[in-house]
Amino acid sequence: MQITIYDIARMANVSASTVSRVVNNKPNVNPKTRARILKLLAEHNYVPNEAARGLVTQNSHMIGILLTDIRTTHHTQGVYYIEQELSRHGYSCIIHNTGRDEQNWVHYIQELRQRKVEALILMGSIYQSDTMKEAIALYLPDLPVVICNGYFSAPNVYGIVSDEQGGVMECTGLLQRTGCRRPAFLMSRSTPSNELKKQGYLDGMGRYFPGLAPLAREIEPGAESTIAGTRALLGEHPDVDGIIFSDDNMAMVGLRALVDLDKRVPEDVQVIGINNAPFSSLTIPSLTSLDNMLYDVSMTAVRHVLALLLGQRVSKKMFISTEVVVRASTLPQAAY
Amino acid sequence: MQITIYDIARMANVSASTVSRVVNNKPNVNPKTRARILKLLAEHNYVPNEAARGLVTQNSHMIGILLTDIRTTHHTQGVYYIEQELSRHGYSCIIHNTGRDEQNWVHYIQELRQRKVEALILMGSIYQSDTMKEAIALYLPDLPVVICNGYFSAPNVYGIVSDEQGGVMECTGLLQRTGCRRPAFLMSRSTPSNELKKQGYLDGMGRYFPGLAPLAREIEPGAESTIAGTRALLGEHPDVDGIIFSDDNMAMVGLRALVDLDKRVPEDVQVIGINNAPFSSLTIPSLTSLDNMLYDVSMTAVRHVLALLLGQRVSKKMFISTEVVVRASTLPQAAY
DNA sequence: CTGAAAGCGCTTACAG
DNA sequence: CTGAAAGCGCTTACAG
Repeated sequence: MQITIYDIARMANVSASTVSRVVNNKPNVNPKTRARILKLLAEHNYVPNEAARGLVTQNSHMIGILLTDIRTTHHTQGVYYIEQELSRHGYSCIIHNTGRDEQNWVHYIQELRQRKVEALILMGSIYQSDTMKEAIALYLPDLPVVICNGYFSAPNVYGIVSDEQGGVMECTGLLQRTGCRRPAFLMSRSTPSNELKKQGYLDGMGRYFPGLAPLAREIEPGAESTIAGTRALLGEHPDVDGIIFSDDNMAMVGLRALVDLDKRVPEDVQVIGINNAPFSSLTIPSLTSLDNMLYDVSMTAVRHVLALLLGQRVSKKMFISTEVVVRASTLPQAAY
Repeated sequence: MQITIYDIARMANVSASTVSRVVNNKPNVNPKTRARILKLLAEHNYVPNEAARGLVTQNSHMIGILLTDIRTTHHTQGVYYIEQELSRHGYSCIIHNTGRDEQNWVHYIQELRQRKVEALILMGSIYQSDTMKEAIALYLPDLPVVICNGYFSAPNVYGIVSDEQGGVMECTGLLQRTGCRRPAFLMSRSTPSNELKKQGYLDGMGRYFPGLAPLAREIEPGAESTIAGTRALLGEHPDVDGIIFSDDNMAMVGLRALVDLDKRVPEDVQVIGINNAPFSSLTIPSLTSLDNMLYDVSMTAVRHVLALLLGQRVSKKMFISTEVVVRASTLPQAAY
């Protein structure tokens, strides 16, 4: 059915070994023989079978990537860079949407083991969990595993974490410098990352608004709930004049909610998002946002994976600093 | 290094054949033997090697998915549904960002053949091209190939196409019914899909604005160019009071450009986007958009793939009708 | 109900 | 420079 190395060997009157050498561009083949085989290979449109090859060489040239939901733009950005770079190095990516239910994760880990992926990349702090840690220990104990924006201690696990906590603290500082009197923090689901953001807000309150009680709330994910949460926040605390949302999507929805409440942004309420999403500059007004450097995190993740695959040692845990990108949803800062 | 069926066989004092039967849940195994093996399997945390298995069964349980850029939200939505459904049926997805340069596509097709994927899904009308057609004919001539929103004639190729042409014509009709006098069409890159949208606009002009010269322009992709294009359009044709953008991202940018020009939307200029992206309801004002039913297209694509894998016959080319979702960026329609 | 044997398509020492 | 042979980990008739 499919043309094999043996078919070519027969046609060229050589052994399969020789054909294999030619296919893999190895030395020790008579130039003329090589040329003849090469011609045959091309004519018959030969493509080696990776499964057979992997079986003997014990590698698959496949990398597993897990994320909760490929529709999350923020993660997709990272996956893009990762896939491009890996592809350039001859690796293919098996990408799975695992959802947020930890129970289903084990299934995917098993599947990746079954396929003999050579490394695993976990996109998102949510995988910084005991379930995942156990699954890795059980099924992939000696595979390079790199977590983007998360970490847990295991011999084969590496983490690249962006300093969102420090970043959100800086956002709070920005609000203080722009004259905000009562900054609040609105977050969705409690992931390790979001907990850090919250902590950053609390740190910032302690540092830049000493004496003022922090106002941090967790709301259900989704646009409706964000709108309701924003309304509720301003209803109960009409003095709130600055809101940090735990991501840009929420902030964009928040912008809408505020307009609907007849609040001017940034004059009445300043707004800050997180992620520095591509649309941040397109909202009206454009959105001040904490850039958590996903590009750097992702590129570092690939480099780590590639290095580990070559048997090199890399840092187990790495921090990447973040940066506030100031746009029109916050007021100008007073000069120092 | 890895535990194999032979290791288990030795421990259980049976042959590898028997272990294989147990692993694959096949009949003709003594219940007691089965139980003993099952226990061993679990204890040793056995997971079969897919490559070896695939080598003999001649299947890989992998499906290839090609898209130009995984960061394109519109396509990601579809990939999400597809991956979920395929995963549910025991298939894993190899996803590649091929870029828009046709020259690189062949490489990916070869790679997928090398991995013996069992089917191929192409996301986006851009793959409706001769390059792709030739690559498929050469390397994957007998694999089910399904194109989302595109089609070309080949024995093994199936297309699911959303009726964007008719949809855009309807958008033009909507503009007519909302009192628009001079509707324009702004498109980015010329893909087959965008050409159809343009044709839909031209059809609509002929039908709903007979005698009025169509005003369709192609601009470079990217926010800057969309802003410039919108400004130029209104600069040269100040009477334009309605714009259909070829996608929601452009429309969102257009909204910004119009605000910056001191144009009110929809009072001065009505705006319509395409895709019905999740953020359509979040922009200010919310965006009237043509829903091209990507969910339906994607789900149909998976069903086709699954059916074809079972050897069933499915329609070679399928049309899916589209629907205009009216929001606040267009004026209310006059009652009939 | 069970096992020996062949074979999937390839690579890799080893011997010549 | 070349080939015969073994083996990667599994499945599947076939014979018992």
